[in-house]
Amino acid sequence: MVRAPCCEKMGLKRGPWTAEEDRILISHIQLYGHGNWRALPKQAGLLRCGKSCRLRWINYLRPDIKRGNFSREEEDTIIKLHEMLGNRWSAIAARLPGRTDNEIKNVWHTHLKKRLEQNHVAPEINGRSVDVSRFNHKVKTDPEIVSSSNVVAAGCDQTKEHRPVSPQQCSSDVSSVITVDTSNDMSTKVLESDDVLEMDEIFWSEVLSADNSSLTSDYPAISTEPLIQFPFSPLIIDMEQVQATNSSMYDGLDFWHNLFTRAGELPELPEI
DNA sequence: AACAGGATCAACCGCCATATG
DNA sequence: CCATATGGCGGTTGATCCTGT
Repeated sequence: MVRAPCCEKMGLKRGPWTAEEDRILISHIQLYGHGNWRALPKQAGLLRCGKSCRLRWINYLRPDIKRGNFSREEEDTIIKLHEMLGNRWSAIAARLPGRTDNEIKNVWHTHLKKRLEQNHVAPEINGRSVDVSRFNHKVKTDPEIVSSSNVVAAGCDQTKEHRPVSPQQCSSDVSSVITVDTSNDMSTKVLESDDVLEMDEIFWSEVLSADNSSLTSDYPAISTEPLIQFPFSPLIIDMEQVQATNSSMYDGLDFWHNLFTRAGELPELPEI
């Protein structure tokens, strides 16, 4: 059985908000806050449902909303973030102060999508377009993973020695195992393939923005390049392809360092 | 000036995750 | 542990505005 829409109750107003309704909502939130959206309209004397009030406040009335057209920089940021995050508008909005998910969604559908189609600006690696949509996985909010201080080793199935492993040591399984340091004693957490498939850029941004000071000399510091420079999730790696390159420059952590920060120099990747 | 079609954007819908009793 | 309430999110709609003919 499907729950009835919250605004279905008789007498509740729908449609565009009037200036008077806005004024009532603003003054009520200024006085009492918005602890309970469901109860708010009744307390404020508004003939609206709580959901409608929340939306109006979040998308239009909040004092920190930035109105007006998007700058070129903001648009470029949205495009880059969308490459990484997909249609996760709230996550994109969180990185654009003063902009709402609704606004970003609208801009994407009305301007940016067309701009990309016209320019055909698909993410490219080594001149080949790469399908990033496959890697826009849901974040798995495993606190142990997210709070990990640094990447110790990234590879496959070589976790017993807790050493970085090179792609050459790995099986051809794209996402078999990644090991991550979870404490100062360098113990590792082994992520099974399901974990890996569910990780995304938030995990990687956490890892890469973490303090690298606890890394030993055996594990060179990982660059803390801004997240925005990641053109795609590291999960795009096709180990079979990587192995096929037979390139010594991708040994151990250097391989992953290069991968994370200089994706444009990746070896062959699957073509769409 | 009138109309059609496209573009824009505020608002709504339905679903899901989490909180609460 | 289960049912229900609530907040939040992404997808979609529809009213309005804009532009070309």
